[in-house]
Amino acid sequence: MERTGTDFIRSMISRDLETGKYGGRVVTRFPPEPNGYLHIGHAKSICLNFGLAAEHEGGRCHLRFDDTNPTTEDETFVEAIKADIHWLGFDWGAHLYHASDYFERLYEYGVELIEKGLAYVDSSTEKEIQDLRGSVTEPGRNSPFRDRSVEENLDLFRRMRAGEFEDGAHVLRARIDMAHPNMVMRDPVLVRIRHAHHYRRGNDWPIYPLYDFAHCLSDSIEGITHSLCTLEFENNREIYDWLLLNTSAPEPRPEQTEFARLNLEYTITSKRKLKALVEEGHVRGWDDPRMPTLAGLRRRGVTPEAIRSFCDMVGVAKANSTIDLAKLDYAIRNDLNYRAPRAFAVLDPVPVVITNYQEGESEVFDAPSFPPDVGKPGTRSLPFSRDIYIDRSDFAEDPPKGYRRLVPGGEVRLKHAYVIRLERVVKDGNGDVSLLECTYDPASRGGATADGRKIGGTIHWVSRAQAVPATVRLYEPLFTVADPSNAEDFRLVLNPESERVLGGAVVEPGAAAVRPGTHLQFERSGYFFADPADSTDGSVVFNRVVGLRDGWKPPALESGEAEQAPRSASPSRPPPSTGEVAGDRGDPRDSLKAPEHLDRYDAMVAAGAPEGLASNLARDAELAALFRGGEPESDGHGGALAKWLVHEVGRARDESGANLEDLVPQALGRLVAAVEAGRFSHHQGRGLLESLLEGTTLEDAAKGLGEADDDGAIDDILSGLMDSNPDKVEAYREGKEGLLGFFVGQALRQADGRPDPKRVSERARALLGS
RNA sequence: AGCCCCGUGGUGUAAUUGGCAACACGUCUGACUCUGGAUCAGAAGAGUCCUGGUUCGAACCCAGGCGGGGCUACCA
Repeated sequence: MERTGTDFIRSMISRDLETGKYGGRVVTRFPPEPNGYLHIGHAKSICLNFGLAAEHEGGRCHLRFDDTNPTTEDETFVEAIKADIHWLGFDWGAHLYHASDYFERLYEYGVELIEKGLAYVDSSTEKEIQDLRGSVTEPGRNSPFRDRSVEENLDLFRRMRAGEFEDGAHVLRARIDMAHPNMVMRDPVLVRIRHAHHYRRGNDWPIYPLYDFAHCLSDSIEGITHSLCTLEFENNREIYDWLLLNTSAPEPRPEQTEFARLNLEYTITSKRKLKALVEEGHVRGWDDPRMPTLAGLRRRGVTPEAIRSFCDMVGVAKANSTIDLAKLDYAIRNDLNYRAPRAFAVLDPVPVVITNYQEGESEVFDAPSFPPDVGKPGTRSLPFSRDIYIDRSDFAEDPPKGYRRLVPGGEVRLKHAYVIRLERVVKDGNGDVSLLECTYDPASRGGATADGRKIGGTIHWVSRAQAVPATVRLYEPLFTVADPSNAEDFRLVLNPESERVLGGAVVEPGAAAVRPGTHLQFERSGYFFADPADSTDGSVVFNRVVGLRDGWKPPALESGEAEQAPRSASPSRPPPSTGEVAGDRGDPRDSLKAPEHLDRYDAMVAAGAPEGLASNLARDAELAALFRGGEPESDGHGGALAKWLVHEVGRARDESGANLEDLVPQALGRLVAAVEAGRFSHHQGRGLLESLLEGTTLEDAAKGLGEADDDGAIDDILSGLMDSNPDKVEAYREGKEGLLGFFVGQALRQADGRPDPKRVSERARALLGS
């Protein structure tokens, strides 16, 4: 219940709740087809639909399997989808449904349409139906079977169901309009013959409904109120509404609303392509940690909380967009920071010997599992000895500026242990560093210096004797370009380094003993997850869920050799429009096609309406009639009347749903004339128009409007406002001129809208300026 | 070419009857720090695709452009 009106769908639902359109019910549904695995894009839809239900008292979200295509669907997907939704944290309770349970009802609706003459059995071939559909620019043509009798249609449809015909012999089609500008409405196929085994209905049904037919009616059967789907179904809304309207589907009818699907940088969410990735072996399976499937994300170590918070951040809107991968990373880190105990792992070890530490000696440090700011309890035992490992990246013989780790002759802190100084770098025959000889400061036990000297860097380490080898996998985006779905072939932009398996990594003993499915933060490195499937008793496999945010960058390279990180590719977005080529606007008459429009246009221009407005009005019978009726009363202000009709009357109708039928044209004409004569301000005129629309006469509405407040009263209000908003006065005087609107608007509100805003604006300007 | 939808900082979204362009991610400072993490403080960055119009006042209303997306399965 906590969030309402934050996005266009929630605003719509709030509105519906206010108007009581659905009797206060909010019933949504998530309708997956069981032919693939759920991915991050579905997560957005799940969070939306189940979230909406949870936000409203008595709200429900149904899980409905849209299983109308027997040839692609399977029970295993059903179970996987259910598991994924539960894992994400949502529950449909008793409301589990299957479109395949509605086949009988759907068949009856088909019969109903036939009886109404709104559907027919077409015996054309698939190819013929295609050919007759026309194209986006050409109308389609009627099928030769379009005018079959109701009896014949009924008989054929019954026999289709009885299984008398081969696949493709006939289809049931809606009888709408083969020349419809919306291709979806050109007699869409409703039902087809398919002698196939359905995973739930077995061989009971030789005919299957198509999406457009099944979906809206399934929604209706379940009492769905808000049917939310993605943008690509926008054109299908028309058939959705048509079917509900033309069958006995009860009111109130569900309504379809479309929102933009989730697109993520460097990620593909097409079922087909995901499938290819798996089947061609580019990944190890649907749950490969690099996959954007919920199974893959889970396997990688991403938590449901992180995904939910990500979806929350992303929001819901109608604009096509692509989300920055950094946003997902943020959501993951933000969750794991409080969840993952800290541990040390050296990913690329280089041996260190502490020469002044007693040989054979060792000690154990108690290190906290969480940093103080996370504030969770727990410690782990960290063995320390003369021989340790540190990460190769934590040493530099020739450090870049600002480097705060181990350098020759420099000190660094081994976290939770001692401060050490690098005395000698030992290299092997290839010139590679093979050993770092250091000395430690015994007085720095635990990490603090005795003399209070500052130690710039702190690094992690692992004692060599107790170090446990572990397999560590580093993940990066699966693709090298931000928009792989636009690539000619997504296979060509696969990132060969999407998974790097580190062989030589070592971890502290506690980390090696962790149960599969545990999250850890390897300090200064990232968040890791003990892979639940690949880890074995003896050895843990760690997946890097996401790296730590790295606040340090080496100073920019001189020669401008920018690093070629895979992510550096920018999404190929089109350049913004410059909007030039405005050119000349042409003759307004050109935009008018119908002869009656032209007639109206000519008449209005003759009566003094400007051409641009006249062409606008000419296409609107209602407004044109008002012009015709009001013009004689407008005292020769036909132009002004046209302006009012287009800008004020039209708006009142389209925006507030005002009914124009009761508007007396003559009154409107007199109103416009009065405003033109200066008897009312334009602002007051608007108020009068509102009254007129409600059936009040102009004379009644105008009563008491004449005595507009004088300047003195206006000034009083304004000074009051200035006194109570000194900060805004100052901001205005410092150049924030937009605040003028604040003062004018507030003053007008206080004065009940009576004074002429023009006057108020002038006075405000004068008073504020002084 | 027809129909439908959509254009607000680098990215994603807000802006409650037209009245201070806001929030988050990212970026950059600085503080703090035994994680170059977290946290805290701050900054830069859009004048709302363009051009006109209406209005005292337009991201919002009107007109015309421009740009992007979707639609021509017996898939969903």
